[in-house]
Amino acid sequence: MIAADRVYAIIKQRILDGHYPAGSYVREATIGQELELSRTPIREALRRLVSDGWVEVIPHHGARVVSWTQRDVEEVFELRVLLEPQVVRRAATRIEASQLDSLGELACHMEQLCERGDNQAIDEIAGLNNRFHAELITAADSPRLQRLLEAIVQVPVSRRSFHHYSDEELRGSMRHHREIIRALAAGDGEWAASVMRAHILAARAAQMHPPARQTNEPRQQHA
Amino acid sequence: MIAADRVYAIIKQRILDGHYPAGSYVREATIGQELELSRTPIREALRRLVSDGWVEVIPHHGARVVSWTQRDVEEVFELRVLLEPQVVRRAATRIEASQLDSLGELACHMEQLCERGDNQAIDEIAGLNNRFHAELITAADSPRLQRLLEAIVQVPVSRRSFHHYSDEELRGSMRHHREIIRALAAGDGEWAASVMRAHILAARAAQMHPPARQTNEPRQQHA
DNA sequence: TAATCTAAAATGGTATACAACTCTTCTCGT
DNA sequence: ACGAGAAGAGTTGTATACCATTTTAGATTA
Repeated sequence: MIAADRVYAIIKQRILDGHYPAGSYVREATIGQELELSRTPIREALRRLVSDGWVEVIPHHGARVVSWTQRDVEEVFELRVLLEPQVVRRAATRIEASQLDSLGELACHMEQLCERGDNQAIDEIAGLNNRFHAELITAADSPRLQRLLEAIVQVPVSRRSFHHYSDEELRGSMRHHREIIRALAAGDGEWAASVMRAHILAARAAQMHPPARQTNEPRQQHA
Repeated sequence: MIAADRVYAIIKQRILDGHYPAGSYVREATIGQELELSRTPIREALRRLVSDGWVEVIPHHGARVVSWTQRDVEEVFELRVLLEPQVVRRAATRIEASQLDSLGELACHMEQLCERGDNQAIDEIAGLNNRFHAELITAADSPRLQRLLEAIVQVPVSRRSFHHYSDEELRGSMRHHREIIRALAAGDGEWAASVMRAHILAARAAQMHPPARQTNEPRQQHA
């Protein structure tokens, strides 16, 4: 792996773990000294981070880590509600049996973790959920659709997403996965798209919970 | 504006006007000499063009202008059918009177050109049509939606688009503009979205005409 | 003729030096 | 005291150089 790739990954990681807070500047010279590299590969990494939406460049002033407002989050959900159903709409007529099997295994694995319900399990579910969506995008076989989704679904949104879920919301999400698989197996794109739309809207509702909560205890379970 | 930005714009323009045909190579040294710049800003511009999908890099051989297949065109229309209606859906509740006036003037201007019907008029309509859509995107006030559309609606598709239209198709397109304006004035996002959807689907149908025709004579007018 | 070797050409990646720009701060004049 | 303007530090933007890698075409040779 070339230096610019490592720099890209390192900066991205530091943005995610809070080492570079939103609004702070990522200085080319500083990182260059830390990693014992010249500014050239750092610049290239930063440009890629810009085009991926992680940082923004103020000419002659520097690369600033983007700040996410509530409006940004809403904008992303609004677009996911359009694009993710299209993913399964396409996938329904293109997906192969082996891919359906993979999805089934992922869903199964997530359900098991869901039963455990501890914080680490929630984190693992998040990872598997990403793989679930990635598998769907592969099946959709539309490079542009994939690119658009990658451009907007950034981890600042999805990172802690499942920690916002109540138990009931989490179980509902698992049921969505199963129903999407059934719809795809039936080759019914509109069915799959409808479930996916509900899936995203449910995620938005969970995300919009008043102040972000770090517990997985429902606030009004069995209300 | 910094040099790399200019280079980016210049290369893009040359791809659009056919100076760099699809499949041809954009040489770093050549452009550098033309613009009296070093390879550094040219390289940066090319990287951006790659990530924006305008050119593709063949390792150690160069940056090649991408060729559009029929499949690419279909993929883009499929996404426009999703995204462009969303533009007017949002715009309906946000657009201001002055913007509606601008749209009205653009529509009026396009209709006049439509009556002329010669080739140059068709070209001018294409430019005005782009401004029409740009105005809508501005009114929609969603930077991400704008970015996604800019990422996929590349002019290789829309450049000669109206040359594919029959007279009737062209007039239908003008009527769509008017109806979109009416829907926006009424604040009815779903109405506007529906018309826009029809507008894009009509454009796709025109684009898909068997072999691309360079005349604006309808093939089966008043059939 | 055909296979192989060779050299030229182009990009890929990085480093370094210098130019240009921005923002801050300090001075100077009113 | 206060605002305009200039000097300075800090940061990014660009030029240039270097070598490695790869491709291509031409030359060579059996």
